[in-house]
Amino acid sequence: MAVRLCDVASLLRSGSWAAEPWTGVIAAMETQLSNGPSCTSSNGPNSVSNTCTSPVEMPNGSEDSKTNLIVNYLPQNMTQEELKSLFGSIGEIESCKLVRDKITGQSLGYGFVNYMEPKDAEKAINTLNGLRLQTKTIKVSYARPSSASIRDANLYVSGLPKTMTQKELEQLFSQFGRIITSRILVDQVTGVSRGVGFIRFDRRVEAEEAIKGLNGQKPPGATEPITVKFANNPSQKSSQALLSHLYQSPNRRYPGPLAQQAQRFRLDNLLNMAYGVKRFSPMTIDGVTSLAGINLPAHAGTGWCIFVYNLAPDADENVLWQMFGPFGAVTNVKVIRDFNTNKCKGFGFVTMTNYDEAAVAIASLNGYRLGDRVLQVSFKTNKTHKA
DNA sequence: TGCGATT
Repeated sequence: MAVRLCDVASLLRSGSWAAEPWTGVIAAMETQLSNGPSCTSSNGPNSVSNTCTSPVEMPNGSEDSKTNLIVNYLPQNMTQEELKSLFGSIGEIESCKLVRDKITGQSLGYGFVNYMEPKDAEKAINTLNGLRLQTKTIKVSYARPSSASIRDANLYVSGLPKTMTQKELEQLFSQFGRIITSRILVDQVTGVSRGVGFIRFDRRVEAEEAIKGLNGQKPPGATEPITVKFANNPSQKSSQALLSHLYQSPNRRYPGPLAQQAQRFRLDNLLNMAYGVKRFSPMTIDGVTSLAGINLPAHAGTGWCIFVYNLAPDADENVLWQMFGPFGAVTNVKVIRDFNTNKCKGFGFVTMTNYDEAAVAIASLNGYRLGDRVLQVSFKTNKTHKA
């Protein structure tokens, strides 16, 4: 590698980061750091899930640490050694920890750095906060002391007006306490709000008050009420994602009538390519767009979204992969579950890349008997109203 | 007859 982080350290010590030398060093660091596993996350912070509290235990009744820092928005591929190397450039470090997912070992994008001297911690904030590493802008701030009262203070908010900004979201929630972080999720392609976000309060009691005060309420000017509840534990999500990837392995396909129908479709596609004749296309794109305003299929640029109704309460993602996978490229499946019981609410979604494959899957699977239930399968519509 | 979204 061209530039090592310890080289950066000496540069930082010599104070030569003003103007050009600094940007050169950072550019070199970005090159070096991007040599690791690919990081596909979009620009901006990717992790505010610092549900773990500082590993530095504070004595009872003591005030906040002046030496312990939390570092957020670290690049996915940054190691603990690189973190220590970067922050060691400021002064002597007592301890350093990069927080990783317990199951997958993946970096959660944040860590803790505890200095020997308070002045070095202060210097690290002044020097390294806002530093750009790859696509991330790291945040360096004092860590809150480890305590039970700040755990589980993270809220998941849905049903937000698409026009609501992060600032407006914070204004809405700030009446209930001190907000540590906030975020509104946006569509990766369009950048438009997905109407979903997160609010982390300083203390759990503040989060509880916000749920009482805002869940089911309409924000000023909004036409629909919002849902406010405690966010899921992020480590559960990573293991679920891991399992989903396992289900995508090629040998998941099983022989049977559906697979045969799917094979036939693939053969037809090959013949289409070979002879330039479209032999098997139940609907055309034009046929669909002519229905605009009545039942426009949901196509977000990433694929065609399919609505699957009448799933059993114990249905899981695996069954959707198995049913739809044989018809072509499936990029995502989702079983919608009740938050409290974790049982399927009777429906789910499947995203398929290609329109023709999605159309055949729908034609083949609509009315399909799964166990003692008859499935209803169609393109997802844009229904948003509540029953 | 029911259309989500969990950093």
